Amino acid sequence: MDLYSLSDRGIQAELGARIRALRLRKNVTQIALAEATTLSLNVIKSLESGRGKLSTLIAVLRELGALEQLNSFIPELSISPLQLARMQGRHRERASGKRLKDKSKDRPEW
Amino acid sequence: MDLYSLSDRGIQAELGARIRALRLRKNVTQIALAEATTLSLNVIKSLESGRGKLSTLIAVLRELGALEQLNSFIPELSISPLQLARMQGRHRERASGKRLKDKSKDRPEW
DNA sequence: TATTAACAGCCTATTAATAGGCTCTAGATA
DNA sequence: TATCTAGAGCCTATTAATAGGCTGTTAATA
Repeated sequence: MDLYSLSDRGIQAELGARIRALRLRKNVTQIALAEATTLSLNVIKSLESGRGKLSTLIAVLRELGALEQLNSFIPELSISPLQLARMQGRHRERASGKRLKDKSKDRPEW
Repeated sequence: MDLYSLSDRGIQAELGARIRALRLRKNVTQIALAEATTLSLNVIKSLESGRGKLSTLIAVLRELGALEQLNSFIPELSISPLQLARMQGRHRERASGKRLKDKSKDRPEW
């Protein structure tokens, strides 16, 4: 499936549906999942409809034994040789902005 | 890295750091990302510190061109043969609960 | 097929995320 | 190394998520 063809709302719905499928595959009730995660039943319902906080997602994935998937989600990045060259091996802590011209070196207009 | 060895808070921090790394690899500023996603600067900051909503994560991943990774995140599940047998091919819409004994079939106490 | 528990959907109160603003620090650059 | 801007950190107001509770519907089971 190409996620880029979905709206953000559509992606959220898809995520919720997959988490629900994960839960049902293990034959776990929403109530049992709520108790195991110490979250409320409403939060489990919300998550399965695609809403909620990151912390909720993580707690539920842990309980369902699906945390490994986070690794492929946002992988630790390997730096490409091209970028290594650009950055001279240093890693960037800030993005570089467009710097305004240094006006102190301008010739006065008059 | 084994995410199960991390606390939920730790995982959130790791996620935020990876998103930040993704952004910096593209040399995009937080302000530019905020504008592109029509989210506030504070929300971008929060996300990179591991907090926020699922909708925020999705919007940012889309902007950074990292949405494909969601597919490996929560994969569409393939049903195992064992489960197919148990479910007789039907897919479960609810988890099965422990059903209390049907008292109508009990012998009266007196 | 009758039963019953899983779940959706709704409500109210509380807590956390978000928007928008400001100041201060320090990383990247000229 | 001096400059400039990316980003942290803090503030206030608004909006969304969460906790807890209740009712009605129906999938799964006996």
